[in-house]
Amino acid sequence: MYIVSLNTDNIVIMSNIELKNAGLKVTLPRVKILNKLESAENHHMSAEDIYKELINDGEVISLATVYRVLTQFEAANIAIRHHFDSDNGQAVFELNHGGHHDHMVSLKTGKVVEFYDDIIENRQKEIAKEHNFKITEHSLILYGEFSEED
Amino acid sequence: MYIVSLNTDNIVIMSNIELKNAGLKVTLPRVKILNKLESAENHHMSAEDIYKELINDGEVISLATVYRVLTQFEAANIAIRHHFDSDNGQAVFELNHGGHHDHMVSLKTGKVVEFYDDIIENRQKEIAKEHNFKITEHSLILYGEFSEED
DNA sequence: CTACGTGCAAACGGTTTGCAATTCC
DNA sequence: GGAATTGCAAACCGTTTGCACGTAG
Repeated sequence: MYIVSLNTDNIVIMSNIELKNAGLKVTLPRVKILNKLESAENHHMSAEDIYKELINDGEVISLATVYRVLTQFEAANIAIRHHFDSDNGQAVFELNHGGHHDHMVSLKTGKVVEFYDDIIENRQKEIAKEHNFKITEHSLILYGEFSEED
Repeated sequence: MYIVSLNTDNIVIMSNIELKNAGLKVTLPRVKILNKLESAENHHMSAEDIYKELINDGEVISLATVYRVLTQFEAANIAIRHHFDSDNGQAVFELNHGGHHDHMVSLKTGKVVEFYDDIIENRQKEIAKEHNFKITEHSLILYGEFSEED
């Protein structure tokens, strides 16, 4: 599934096949960003999150590149962009693992939990039909807090 | 319900009691903006929508004031701010008539239809409970198009 | 070798804000 | 009259982009 190699700087490079399938050259910045998204603890990071972590790791990269790469990932269906009201207007990105899901977002910690519910999905379709509405996409976000949080 | 008067410029001034209840002085700009929101055909307008219509009506107002007033309305629960992905990043505002509802947004025309569904609301609560999550608010938006549209 | 990708800094677009002038009560 | 409000222009902040340089294949 992954092509793993080690460059002279001891940076682990995992070039996902999806990168090539998307017609994107396997460049260091793209690989670094993909790695960050793959290893993100709650699976959702803003461009700045990724940029700061990479800089912190000692990597050399520019914020503009992070934005450009994320936009390319989105266009290639490798990543999904969300606009959670709780993040200061910043978009957050997650890897697209295929299955649709909705989100629960903690207003306290920013923690994100994904969920999927057939009953809700079906009701959405029924309601749309009642209004002669064809759904292209939809966004359901629950904002609040988890009881185990600080 | 409304206090209606007529100023020398023949502008109908409806100062909603909510304005006073919110501790907001009943000023001309606030009344004009409230009127626009009340008369909006699809109940959802961006700050710029409101500004342009007022200028078109021959009113004198600044965009900064529209933004400030809308933010005050939001804080006073007179209006609700939404971020529909379809609007070019612009926030849209609607009057808060009390009852919660979700939205169907046309990607073609920007038309907005409101709906409310008990089944969905209940499932959201159940799912939240399963995750020990306390919902503060939530946002459900269906994007697509209405069949009767151009 | 050459098309594609990146870094930098400047531009962009929606929104906010400091300040002086104005308005409401 | 005095506090609250407005207009203007500049600041802000996340994101995008033009251009010269760098790099993958």
